[in-house]
Parts: sequence; structure tokens; C-alpha cells
Amino acid sequence: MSHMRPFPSIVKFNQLLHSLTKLKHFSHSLHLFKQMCALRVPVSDYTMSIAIKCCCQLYRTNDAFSVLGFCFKLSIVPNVFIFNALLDGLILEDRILEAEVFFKKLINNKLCEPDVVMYSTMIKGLCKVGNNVIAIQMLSLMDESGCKPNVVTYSNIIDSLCKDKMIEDANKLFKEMVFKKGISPDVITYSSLIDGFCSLGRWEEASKLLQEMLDVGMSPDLQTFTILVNAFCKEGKVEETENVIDIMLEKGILPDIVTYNTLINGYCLRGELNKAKTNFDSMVFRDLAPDVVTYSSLLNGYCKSLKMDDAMLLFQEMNEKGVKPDVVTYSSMIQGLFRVGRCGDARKLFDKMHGKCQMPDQLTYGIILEGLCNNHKIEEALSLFHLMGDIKLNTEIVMYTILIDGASKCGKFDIARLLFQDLTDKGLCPNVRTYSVMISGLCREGLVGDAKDLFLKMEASGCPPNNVTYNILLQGYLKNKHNDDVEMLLHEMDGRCYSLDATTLELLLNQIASGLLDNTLLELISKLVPKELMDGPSFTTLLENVKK
DNA sequence: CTAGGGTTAG
Repeated sequence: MSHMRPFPSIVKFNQLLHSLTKLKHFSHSLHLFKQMCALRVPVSDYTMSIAIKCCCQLYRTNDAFSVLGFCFKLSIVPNVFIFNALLDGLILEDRILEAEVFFKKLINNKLCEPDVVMYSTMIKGLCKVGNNVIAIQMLSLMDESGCKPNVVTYSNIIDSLCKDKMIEDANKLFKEMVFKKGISPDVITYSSLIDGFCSLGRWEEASKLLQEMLDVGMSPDLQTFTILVNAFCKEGKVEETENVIDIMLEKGILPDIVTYNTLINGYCLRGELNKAKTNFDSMVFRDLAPDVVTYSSLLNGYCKSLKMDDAMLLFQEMNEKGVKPDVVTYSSMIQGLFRVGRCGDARKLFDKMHGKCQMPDQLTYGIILEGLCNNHKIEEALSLFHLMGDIKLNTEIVMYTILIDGASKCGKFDIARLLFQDLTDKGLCPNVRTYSVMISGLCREGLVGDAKDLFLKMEASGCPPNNVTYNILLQGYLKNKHNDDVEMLLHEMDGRCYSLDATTLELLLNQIASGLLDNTLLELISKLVPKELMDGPSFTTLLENVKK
């Protein structure tokens, strides 16, 4: 095309760039764009919108704005597609404040009339930074300014609410969309809600939605099925998981790499390593190449089960296959090695990740601090902590909590106490975990009175104890024979609708059995036992209907 | 020849 004179129509060039962009070959597309400019091909506004989109998708939004400047030079008037791409780029880079300023500037300077896509993009950005309330305000704002929201606008907010576990609000908005606005939900809206309900274990409602979809003749797609697979195998519902896969295949929908990764990860989290490995093998058999997520998930499964030799072999295999381990992979491996006491090997891998330019992040450092503490290397952990510098920004309290827990578990409660004092002096606020870990440490030392004082201080400090804190203190009372306090705490837990964890329950029952605790407590205790995981048959029956 | 929403890993 570049050798033809005159040049082919710009439409032909645009089609070419468009195809590359659709295939996500953004840099190639940009490369061609640059060549076109060098050849002085008369580019159009559409060409510019593609170039700008490519920059944005490559996280080079600043460059995209340079291209916008180039538009003015060429006397190309930027259109709403160009502005939307730029807005989306800012949001992709989490530059929400700049996005808002840009959005307002476009409106105030009448550079373009915001359309439903622009509003939806802005709403997506607000949701992304956790500003659901403002997002909902913008929803009514757009309505007032005569721009009708559509199913995408609503789905953006609904999904965000679901992710924040605000499922009731999501459901309310869903109803508003359907009944007040007459906008029909599509497969994406349903999938978001189903995922929301599933992740809260609310199977009944999830299945009702799935049924509703089927009733209106809408078929779940690959992503909907992947959502169901994710929910089922994370819960250990093996039969249901396999059922979903079978149904997918019957409907001619083939699992993709994400579906397999989801399966493998889900099984690994349940310790079902054989199932995970079987799925790993079958994805290879189906000609899907495992990626870094696949390997990291399976490897994490091995690490969590302390099968470090298998993990090492897999780590080797991924390197041989040319799949580059990333910070997640290394962190999993390091955690596993620490857990089996192979501190030297953990250290080697830590050095290696630096060598491969995979920089440890906050989670990695947390894993290492915990690993060092669990292997009685408190001093090393402390010096690493002091060397960490900026990396611990925003997570310093997390690191402190790990160290406090580690020190007191090693019997060095004096260090734990110093650390707790230190963080307070620095003006850091202990969170519920910090307090819980401290209370646990105090109880371990037999200082139940101090533990109780700290427990009471939590409420006053605006950081009320949670279910875990209660269980920790209760265990402290039980182990230190503070039986008078036990009953009171149980009543409080009942009042707060808290429940006993397995360890605390066992401790309670043992003490009752051995006569250390009064058996009249049994009635109260039974109220605090969490409901069994609901294995209602409804989901299974429903899956049968999906087949039809 | 145009744009925006849902699924996976430490």
C-alpha cells in the first residue's frame, strides 16, 4: 500500500489499523500509523482515534495526548471517539482525578457533547476507585441532562456494587433499571449479579437469576460458565463443577484458558491437587498452552500442601516452556519454601527474582517477614523490615502486625510489645488484626487481664473486635482457666451474631467433657455454631434445566 | 473504517 501512487483510500489504511487493534496488536498498529505519517498519507480523524486508542491501551496515555496535539496541527477536529479513548486511557491508568478534570473541561468548553459512552466510561472510572456513590449520582445527572443511560451504564455500577459485596444495592439498581427504565438486562448484567451472589455463598438467589435468564431465552456464555465454575470449585462442589463443564461442552462452548485456570486454582484452594493436575493435563491435551497464571495456580497448590519437590519441578518446567515466572510465582514459591523450613532456598529464590527483574512487592515482603519469623529468625526479619523503605508505604501496619505475631509466637513477647509501642509512637493506627494478634500474644503469656483491657480498648478506639478477636480472647480465657469470663463472652458473641471457629469449639467441648466447664453452657454454645454449608439441591436441579 | 460493561494466580 505504501508503494502505490496515488495511495489507496485512507479507508483501506484505517481498515488495516482497525484489524490490528481488534487483535490487540497495539504496538504494531502504532508502528504502521507512524509509517503512514512519515509517508504523509492523508490521515483522518478515524486514523487518529485508532492511534490514540492504541497509545492508551499500552498505558501510554500521555503519548495519546501528544497525538491529540498532532490532530490540531493537522487541522483534524477531534471527535467524541477520540475523547472517549483518552478518557478511558486515564481511567485505565487509575488517573481518576485527571479523568474528572478532562471530562469537565470537555463539557464546559463545549469541545464535545458527552454521550452515553462517555458517561459510562466516567462511571466505570468512579466505580474503579471505589466511588460507587458518586457513580450513582452521575447516573442521575446524565438522565437530567438528557442522556439516557443504557444497559452498559447500569451494568458497570451493578458489577462494582457486587464486587464490593453490596449485593442488595446492586439488586435494587437492577430492579430500577428493568422496571423503572424498561432497560433489559443482558448476559453481562446477569453474569455480574450471579457472580455477586455466588461469592457470598447465596446459591438460592444466584440460581434464581440463572433460571430467569433461561426463562427469557438467554443462554449463559463462556464467561457466565466460568463464573459458575469458579464458584463451585472454590466451594469444593466437585460434582457441580464437573456438571457445568459437561453442560458447556454439550452446548458447544469450549472452556478457554481462563476457565481452566479457574478450575485449577479452585481445586488447588481446596487441596484437591489430583483434580487440579488432571485439568492441567486436559488443557494441554486440548492444545491450550498453560500461561503464568496456570503455572502459578498449580504451583501455589503444591506449595500450600507443602509438596515443595513437585512445586520445584513445575517451576523448572515453566522455565523450560518459556513461561516467565512473575512476582506472584516467586512469592508462592518463597512462601512454600519457608513453610517447610528451607530458608536458604527461599533466600536463593529471592535473589533470583531480583536478577530476573521481578521486583518483590508488599505481599512478597509480608511473606518473607512471616517466613523468617516462623523459622525463628526474628532479628533477620526486623533488619529486613528496617531496610524496606518506601515499599512498605500504606502497608506498614500490616508488616508490624506480621512481626508482632511472629515475635510473640517465637516466645519473644518483649519484642512484640516494643513493636506495638513503636507503631503507636509513629502515629500509626492498629487495625483489628493488629489488636487481635496482640491479644493473642498477651493470652499466650498468661496476661489475660492485659488482654481483656486491650480488648475493651478496641471499641473505644473505633476499632471494634470482630469474630476472630472474640475467638482469640475466648481461647485465652479457656486456656488460662478464666471460666467466669467465658460465659459472659459467649453471651456477647450471641448478641453480635458472631460464631465459634472450629478450634474454639473443640476447646469448649473438651473442657465441658472433662468437667472443667459447666455443661449448662451447651445450649448457648449450640447457638454459636455456624450453620452448615448449605448444600441445597436447587443448584443441581437447575443445572439440569440449563441443558434444555 | 469508529468507542463502553461480566471470569483466573501469591
